[in-house]
This record gives sequence, C-alpha cells and structure tokens, in this order.
Amino acid sequence: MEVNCLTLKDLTSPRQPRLDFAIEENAQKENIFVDLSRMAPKTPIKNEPIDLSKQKIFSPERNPITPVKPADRQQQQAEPWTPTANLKILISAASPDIRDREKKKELFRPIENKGSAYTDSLQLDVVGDSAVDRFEKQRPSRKQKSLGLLCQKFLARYPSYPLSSEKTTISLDEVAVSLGVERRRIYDIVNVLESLHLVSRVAKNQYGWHGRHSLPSTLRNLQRLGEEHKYEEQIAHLQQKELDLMESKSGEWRKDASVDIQNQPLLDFSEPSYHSSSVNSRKDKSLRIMSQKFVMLFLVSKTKMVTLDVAAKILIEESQDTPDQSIKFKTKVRRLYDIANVLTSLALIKKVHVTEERGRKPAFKWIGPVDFSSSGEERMDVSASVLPELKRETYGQIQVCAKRRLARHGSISPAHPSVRVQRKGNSEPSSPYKEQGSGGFSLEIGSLAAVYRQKMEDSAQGKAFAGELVLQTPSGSLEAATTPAPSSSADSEYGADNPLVHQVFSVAHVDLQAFSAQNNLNGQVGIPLRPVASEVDCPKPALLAGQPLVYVPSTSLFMLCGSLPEGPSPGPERDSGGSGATVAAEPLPVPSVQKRLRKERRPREEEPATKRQSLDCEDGPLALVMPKETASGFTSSEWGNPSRSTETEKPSKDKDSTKESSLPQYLYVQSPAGLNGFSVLLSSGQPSPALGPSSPQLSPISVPCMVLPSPTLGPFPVLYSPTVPGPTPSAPGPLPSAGPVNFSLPNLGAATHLLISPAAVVKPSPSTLAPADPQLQAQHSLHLSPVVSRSQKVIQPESPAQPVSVVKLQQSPAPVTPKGIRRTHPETFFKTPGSLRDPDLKRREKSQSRNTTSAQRRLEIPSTGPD
DNA sequence: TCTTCCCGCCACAAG
DNA sequence: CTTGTGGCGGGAAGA
Repeated sequence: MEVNCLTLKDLTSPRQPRLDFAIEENAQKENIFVDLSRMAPKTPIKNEPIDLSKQKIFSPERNPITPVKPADRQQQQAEPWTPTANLKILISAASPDIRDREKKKELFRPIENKGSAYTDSLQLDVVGDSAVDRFEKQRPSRKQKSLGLLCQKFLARYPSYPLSSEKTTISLDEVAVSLGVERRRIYDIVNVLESLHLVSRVAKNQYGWHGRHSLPSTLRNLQRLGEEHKYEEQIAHLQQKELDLMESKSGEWRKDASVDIQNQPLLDFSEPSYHSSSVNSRKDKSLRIMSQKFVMLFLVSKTKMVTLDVAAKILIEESQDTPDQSIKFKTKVRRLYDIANVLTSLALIKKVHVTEERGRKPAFKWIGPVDFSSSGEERMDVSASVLPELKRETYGQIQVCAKRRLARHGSISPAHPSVRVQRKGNSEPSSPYKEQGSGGFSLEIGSLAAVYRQKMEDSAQGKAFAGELVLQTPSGSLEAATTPAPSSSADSEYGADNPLVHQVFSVAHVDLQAFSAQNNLNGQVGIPLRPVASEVDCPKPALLAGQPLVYVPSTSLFMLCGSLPEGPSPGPERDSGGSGATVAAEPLPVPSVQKRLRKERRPREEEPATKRQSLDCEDGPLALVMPKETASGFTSSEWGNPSRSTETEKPSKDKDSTKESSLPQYLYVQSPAGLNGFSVLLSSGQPSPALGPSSPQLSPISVPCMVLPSPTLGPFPVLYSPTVPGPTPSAPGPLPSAGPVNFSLPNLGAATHLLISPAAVVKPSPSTLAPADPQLQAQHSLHLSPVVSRSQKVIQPESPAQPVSVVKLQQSPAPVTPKGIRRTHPETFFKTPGSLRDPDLKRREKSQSRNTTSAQRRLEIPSTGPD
C-alpha cells in the first residue's frame, strides 16, 4: 500500500523531484516498484525484486511518460533507477567513504546477479506488454529473494579458505548495495556467520572475513558446549514425549528435559563480560546465540537431525521469559528458518522432513563435518576429507546436464539398469567415517542441486540452465538422476542403520558409507539412490547408487568423481604432476541416454543464446580445468586430510582401490560473466575424441556436464590431473605443461573454447604432496568464481586464446604449485582464523571488536582450539 | 490450510 | 541526535 501510494504520488506530482524521492524510498525498502519504463536501461537490476504486478498500476502512465534516454539519466545521478543504485545513492549521501568506493566500483557484475535478464529487458525504451510479460516471468520469486540465496551470494564474494595473508574486510554497506538488499538482511547473514566464526565484527559496519578455517574447531567447541548443556538429552526427551505431553501439559517436558540448563549461561565460551554485562536485554536473544545453539543441537544429536519444533522449544525454554508460548514459538521458528537458511548455504545442514505419526515435520539434517571433535587436531573440513572417499568409493560419473527444469522428473530415460561397479579394491568399505555412523559424512548432491537449482531459477529467465543430475555409468550409460524410479530399495538399504534415515534420506543424500558399502556388496549399481523425494523440499537430482558422488559441502563446495572404466586410459598415467591438460582429449561418451539428454538440453541451451550476448558467454566456457586424474595422485592420502596427512583412516586401501579404475574426470569450465555465475563441469571421464582440440565430433555432442553456480565451487578443492598421458614431473614449479589447451566445443558455441590452463592446475604429487592441500587448492579454486569475476577481467569467450587460470588466483600471488600449497597448508588450514593470519593482529582485532562492540558481540567461541 | 520466511517497523545501542 | 543493530511479528508467497 505504502509503496503504491508513493508511486502514485509521484505519478501525479512533478515528475523529477518527486520521483526521485519516491524511488529512494523504495530503494530503501528494497522494493523496486518503480516504473520500469522509467528506469535507466543500462542499470542492471540485479536480483532485486521487481513487483510487476504492482507496476501494472502504472501502466497507463508508462507510455505517456517519455522515457528518458540513458544519456540523460546519467547526467542526473548514477542511475537511481535500480534498487542497488538507489541504495548506493543513499549510502553515498551518508557516507563519503562509501561514495568514493562506490564510484570506483562498477555497478554490479551481472554475473552475480540474475539481473542480466532484466538488464536486457530494460534495454527496451518502451516496455511493451510482451516485455511486461517477460518481467512477469522474471520477477523474482520469494525464493529468489530468500535469505539462503542471498547468503550464497554473500559467501560467493569471499574465499572459503582465505590465505592467511589475505585479509578481507566486509563492509556491510557495500555488501548490501552490491547484493541489492537492505542492510537488515545482511545482518541476519552476518550474525549467523559470526556465530560460527566465519566472520567477526571489526568495527562499526565492518566485519572481517575469516573463512572456514576455524570451522572445525568452532564446531567442536559448540559440540562440547552442546554436550554440556545436555542438549542431546533434551532433544531425545522432547522427541519422545513431545507428542503426548505437548498437548496436555505443555510445560512438562521442559522440567524434565531441561536440566536446569536454562539457568546456565547460554554460551559459556562467550566472553566473561558477556554474562556480567547487564545487557541481557534483547541482545541476549541474539541471533548469534540462537544460531550457535541450533548448531549445537545438531552436533550433539545422534541422528544429526533436528526438527524445527524441537529446536524452537529448546530455544524458547532457554530464553525463560516465555509468557506466550505460542507466539514465542512462532517467532522462534521464524528465526530458526533464517538461521537454517544461512547454515544451509554453508552446506552445514539441509532441509528434510521427518515423518511421524503426527505427520511431516520440518527438520534439518546436519551434513557438515562431524568428526571435528576427534581428539587432537581438527579434521579438515568435510570438503577436503571427503575427497578421498569419493575417489575410493565412487565410480562412474555424475553429470549434470543443463536442463531447464531441474525439477522435472524422468526427462531422461531410466534405462541402464545396473551397472557394474568398477571398483576392484577391497570389498571393505574402508571409510574413515565409518565410525561416524549414519551421522557421518554424507554426500550431498541435494544441496548442490538446490543451490544450483536456485541459481538456475534465478537466471532462468536469464536462461541459465536448470540442471539435472545425470549419472554416467562406467560404461557410459547415463541415467537421469531425477528419474522417478524404483528407489525404495535405496532407502531401505542406506537407511538401514539409521531409522531416521529413511525419512530423511533424500535422493541426493547418500550416506557415504552406505554408499561405499553398497558398492562393495553389490558390485553393482542398480540401485538408484532415489529419492525419497517427498522428504526433500525441492526436487533434486537423484544419485544413482554406485555412481560417482558429488559432494557439495557448501555453497561452494563441490566435487565430482568419475571412473574410467573401459575407457582407454583408466588409471594409466599416474604421474602425478602432469599438468598438461588432456582431459579434453578423452572422448566423451555419448550414450543413447545422453543423446536423449541432449535433445532435451539443447533447446534450453539454445534458447538463451538467442538474445543476450551474455548467453554467448554462457555457451562459451571460459576457463576450465580438471580432467580426469590419476588414481594415485589423488588418493586419499593426498586428498585426505592435510593436517593429518595419510594418517587418515586407511590409506593403503584407498590407493589400491583407486588405482584400479576410478579416476575423477571432469572438466571445469569457469563461467564467464555471461554464465550468470555458473560453472560448467564437463565430464571427461570417457575417452572422447570429440574433446580433442579439433575434434568435430563434439558437435552435437551432449557433453555431459555439470553446470554449477560458480559460487558453488568456492571452497571446493580443485582437482587437476593431466589428462595427457605423460608423466609430468611433480616438480613444484609452475605448472609445466604447456599453455592453455584450446578445445573447441561445437555445441558450446562457435567461438567457444575450453581453455585448460596449467596454471590453474594443482597437480598432485603422489606421495610428496601427500596431504594434498585440498584446502589450499580450495582456496584457490575458491576464488575462482568470485575472483575471476571480480578482480580478474572477465575473460570473454571471444578471446579463447587467453589462458584462464583457474587456480591461480589473486589471492595467491605465488604460483600454485603443490609445494607451495603444501607449505602453507599445514600451518594454516586448521588454524583458527586468528592464527591463520597474523595471530596477534587477529587477536587484536578480535579484542578490539569486542571492546568496541556490544556485549552480545562478545559471545565468541573459543575458536582456537586445543582445550 | 499450513509452512516458510520476506519485509521493514521500531526499540535499543553506539557514536 | 544520528546511525548502526537487530528483535520481532505481520502477512503474503508457496506448497
């Protein structure tokens, strides 16, 4: 209403002045109910919500109003027509500093925003009905404006594992402007991140980015606290009695379960002053604390799953003053959703549903690392630790084919029933996480898919792809992961050890162990890890049992493994250092299924290409990388956790099995700006002549690929292995292999080229590299998306010859060599943020922030660790 | 209808 | 007083 009024006013009042005012206000409110026709065409709107329905109100005015030419507008102000622009203006007015900064910055990278489509649309001088319709379609949905998505964007801006030397400061204003949202939303994100020590407040409006380095220790601390608080008992108790007691005596459970923990300081680990401070007002309810508690619940939970109601109750309970339970509960739940969104973006949890007699209940399952509690040093983040597993346990390839409607099922034939598992290794699943129980690491494709899907949807209009996960069997056959097929078996099997799993298990969610076990036991992959679809909110791609796993730890973590079964060069060259990229050299299998896939995919892919040039970019991958790799190279020992090198669980075994046949094969194509932040993973698993530099065969080829939001690759360690047979010295030096290999993929677009940049490669050196530095690599790869888009000039597809360095990121000045990486890694990886950088400095910073901030900010978790 | 959760008002804290 | 934070809950999109 208000908005409308404002706009109406400006419609009737002197245009200029009034309009400006109105617009600014709108900007503040984050709503862009500005007549699009009056918007400066050139300003990318980004993801800002444009409520077209409301805009229609102005339709009458639309035409009458003479659209101002871009040039004219520019004179006025830097296009106050977009929310972000407006915000900027507002901010600028208030803050000279920001103003300067902003001036230097270009508007926004279209890549980061799904606004590209808007931009294009806005190009129209006159918005016709058709255009309106288009807008209508592109109008950001509630989902697109979700905190989760926003968080992803936020995270995409920073490296998950920043180098110690790198110090990133986050300006809330900038971020808000950049992401096109109001600051309030950023607070929500930052608060949660802060609770996990991913960031810390440095000063007013300023936060320091730490990354995930200390996440393990933080989680460990939280877990400990959770145990101290006896959350586990509470959870159990609630889960048990909740049903019966809830109705009758609502207070009952509380007494029983909560062992007067409510009186305990919520965060013991927080600063002492925290308690003493009389500031136990609203701040005590800080989202941060809630977030920490929420995480604690997961950490202490055996099932690693927590239902919202239970979490809410526990939280309510602790916040004593609870007069009105119902309202309280509702509010709490809302807050929990906020937190959950952020945690989900961090790939720490994922949404699931628990089905009880009472019906379905929303819940979240922890999918983040769980073994950080192990004595001694912390384990590396899942991202890194899972890799070895993947290699060992996985075979085949997973591919995500560009698809417009990810959600659709069965678009691809389910054929190819069972596939043999190539693995020859021991039959014993030597999963290090075994003892973790079902709560152990799991491979989460779902979250990726979700993220991915969102991305897709975001840019859907812009036309990104929507994706579908497709598994490629060793033999090259593909199966649509999303195919709704017989999947009950999967559930039962995988969920055997966990009663809850059945309910929670989602298509994409595969317990690693179960998975590996499955492989071992059956040696076959006939079981489509199918979804218990209903469990998951959004349709997700299914993972086929025995298939390669994709691990998507965080918004940014992503992994692909594949096997080279019959492929010509299975585990041949295991030189480690090979950096030459031959990935492409391998012919891609184009199974029948794939063909089908191709059919479907094609239309979509082409569609985009129609108008925007950005599309071109889309089709033309920018950079790329990761080919299949040698078995030994990435064996667990190396990928395993760096901190504890090979000491990981069962190295030997891993190697054996891996050597055999599984080789991760993929091609990572950094997304160009036009890709809307998507990166493409091409499967190079099977020999594919087509990929050859000049192979025409590629043409219509449906290259198995995975399109991911760049941000998704963030923390993900980039693997690289020389495709080209030919041992390469594992010399630390700059990647030996020659310059960029240029591949042209017909289907990708005429001018498209895949560049393989040696520089981007992190080659694993067999034993030397040992604890490979997934992190390190991750650090680098991490930057890929953000960095590339941000600081590096975006490489246009047009300039294929330009070597794109994937790994080489701005943050790492030095060439990324295994050695270099390794060197830094051990020391930095598991350290807390503070230690990572200048410890003292960090500390100072911290203390400073603490001193300068309110009490609530002091709830720092001793991120460091050894207790 | 129920679940999610965006949005932004407004209180409180900091400067 | 102004600006920064962020609690809170209405209400609407989405399922």
